Amino acid sequence: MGIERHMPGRQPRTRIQKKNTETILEAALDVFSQHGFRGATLDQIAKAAGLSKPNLLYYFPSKVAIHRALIDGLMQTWLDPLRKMRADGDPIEELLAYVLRKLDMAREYPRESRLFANEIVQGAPNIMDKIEGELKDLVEEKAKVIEAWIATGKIAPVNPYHLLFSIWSTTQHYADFDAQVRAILHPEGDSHFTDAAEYLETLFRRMLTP
Amino acid sequence: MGIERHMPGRQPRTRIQKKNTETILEAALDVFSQHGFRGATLDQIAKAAGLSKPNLLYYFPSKVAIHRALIDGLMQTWLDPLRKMRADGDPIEELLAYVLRKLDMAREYPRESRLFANEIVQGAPNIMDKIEGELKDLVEEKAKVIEAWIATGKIAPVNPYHLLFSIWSTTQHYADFDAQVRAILHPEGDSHFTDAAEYLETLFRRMLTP
DNA sequence: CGCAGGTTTGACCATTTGGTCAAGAGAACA
DNA sequence: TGTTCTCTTGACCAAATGGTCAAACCTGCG
Repeated sequence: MGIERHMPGRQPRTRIQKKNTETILEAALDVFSQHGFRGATLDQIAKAAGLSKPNLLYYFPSKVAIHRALIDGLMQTWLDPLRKMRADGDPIEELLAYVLRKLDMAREYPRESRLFANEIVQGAPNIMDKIEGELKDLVEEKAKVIEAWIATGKIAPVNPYHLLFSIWSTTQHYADFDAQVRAILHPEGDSHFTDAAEYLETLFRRMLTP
Repeated sequence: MGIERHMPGRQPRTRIQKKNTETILEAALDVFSQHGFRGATLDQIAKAAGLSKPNLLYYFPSKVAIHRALIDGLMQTWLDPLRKMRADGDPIEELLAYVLRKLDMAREYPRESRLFANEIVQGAPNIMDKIEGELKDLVEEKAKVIEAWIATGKIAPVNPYHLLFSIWSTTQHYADFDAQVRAILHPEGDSHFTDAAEYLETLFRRMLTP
């Protein structure tokens, strides 16, 4: 009984497997984040990874498998900044720290941000389960925390869901709409992130101060 | 000398041409906004328009021509809300009215918003000229207006560019990330836009009040 | 009606794309 | 050293895709 002929199992077993799966995911992040799922091709990814196309398909069974592996690996990292928001800290400082962490992620991991943006703009066909699962659960948990802070008068009353939406949108904007931001500001490197941090800190501090 | 064999000129001449070009652009808006340029296919657009593929190519010479025609027609509408911001009105009310107009557009024209979002997330390959032209000019003009308002003390001092970015991102979020917003709030129809309007009005009023 | 123009489409084409396969090249280990 | 398992790839395939073309079909108008 032949079962699966070759194709490594879910976890890389050898050094070469580990190195190559990493190389592939790195290249795939480049390509998927730039062109979206349908716009990306295996040839592009293979070329970016310096491997042959059949070799990609030795490590991953299909194009969508590569995409899924990427998203799975990233979702964890992506939700980290929100998870780190502690209910027992100072409310305003916790929220502002969250804003700045999110902005840092937009600067450090713009490809990851664009990967999600591409996916969600197109209706989230491949990650809706994760949005309705992990993300939604975390958001509801944190919305309760924010409501508790409001109840104690530590922050001004605001709709916690729309507060989170506005934090996401304003910070991710600098990654997702990078092309537009740069066309308008034509900054040197990432210099505009300093201004963005100052602006967003002011924006949300004024919003939240009771 | 045959010149162009058939293919209508830039402007529709007959009723049928007018009707069909409109049908095609409408269908193309559906498809491009959902899948991005590379992800959209002529077959999809043809099917959505109820026309045959060769018939599409009778009215438009190529896929990119359809896309370009769409973008050209939309850029005008897209910049309207910002154009309407009057330098001689009450600063805070002008800016808040702009925010609400932008939010209205996200509700009324989500496909248009996603069309631009798709394009810009992927590096704006087809519209960079317009961003660096019309959009940039308009933004610089309005940034000066905002700075003048700040100089007179009518609004709190803020970076006008980042203010505009935050208005764009927070409002367009409800169109571009609609799938995510709905997954988290699961609203009936557009009911969440009422909460969004209230939230954003509060957010920017607090930001701008001196 | 007749017919000159605009309109529509079936059949076709070259290229691209995701994916397969069998055979060969490398490692590893006894 | 030989053998077994891992890794790599050139050649190939079917489907999808953007686009062409000649022939047929309308339609308005004299």
